[in-house]
Amino acid sequence: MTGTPRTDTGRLMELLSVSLGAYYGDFTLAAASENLTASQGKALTVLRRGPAAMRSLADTLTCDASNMTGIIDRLEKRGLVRREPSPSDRRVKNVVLTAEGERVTDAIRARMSATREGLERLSAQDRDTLHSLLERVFVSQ
Amino acid sequence: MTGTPRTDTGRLMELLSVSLGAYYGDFTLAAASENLTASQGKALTVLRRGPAAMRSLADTLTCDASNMTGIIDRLEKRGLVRREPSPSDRRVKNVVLTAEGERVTDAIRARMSATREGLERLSAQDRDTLHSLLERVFVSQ
DNA sequence: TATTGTTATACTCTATAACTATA
DNA sequence: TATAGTTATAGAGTATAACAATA
Repeated sequence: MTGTPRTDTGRLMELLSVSLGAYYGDFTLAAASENLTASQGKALTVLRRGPAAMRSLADTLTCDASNMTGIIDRLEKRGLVRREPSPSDRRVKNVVLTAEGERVTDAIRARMSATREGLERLSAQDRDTLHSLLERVFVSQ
Repeated sequence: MTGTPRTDTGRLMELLSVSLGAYYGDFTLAAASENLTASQGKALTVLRRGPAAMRSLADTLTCDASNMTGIIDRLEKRGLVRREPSPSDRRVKNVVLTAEGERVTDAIRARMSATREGLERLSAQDRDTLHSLLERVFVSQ
């Protein structure tokens, strides 16, 4: 962007920390607007991609399996998810979003206006570049 | 990066969610290696830039002021920070990192190897580009 | 024997409300 | 009156350890 590279890894990590804080704050606020905690919102977001076993959920959210019990308990009590026995392994319970759960999850994403507006300040090509860079840093190994 | 833009805002937000999740996981693990919670690590990171009043800390970490009391209590008990009375306003307490607090904070950052290695896969120019894009999305308004 | 999910426990985080000491 | 920080409280997240059911 400039002729002189001015971004050492330390400064970039600092900015990443600030960016994460902004994103996470936006997400937490959006979840709170549906009376959900950030952890509950994260679980719903993961389940929006499809059903998952308790253990798999815990792995994805990088928390202990015992935590998932309470989180899913509270979401189930509100009718946002339900537990279903796995047909192939009777130890396993699959967690599935209900229709109301899908609605709430989509509402959370729609409410993340700060992040959305930030992204929409970029041109289509810059969004493409950001996508590619993030993928190289955080996804590919 | 390609001639055809393929990155709509929704997909980019999804990738952002995954990327920041990876960063947060890396940070949480690094903090845990120093026997600190993520919130404690975040507070130290903010204080690494310089002293801050309790209220200002709560604002930066977007949590209620009453939470800071407990978080700073625990950090102070471990000798990582200390409270100092403000010279200009006797209601205010400034929180300052101790030398040990600085050491621990730097150790956390040094431990974030997954993120660091991800960033170091980029050329200096690509790091510059990523810096500029993140700043435009999350910092400038 | 190993794994899945749950329970019990203890500690931490979080917001709300009420309090004090300042301003 | 308003603000900075603390305390009390209750609900939620978190890891550890132990357990029953199943593989």
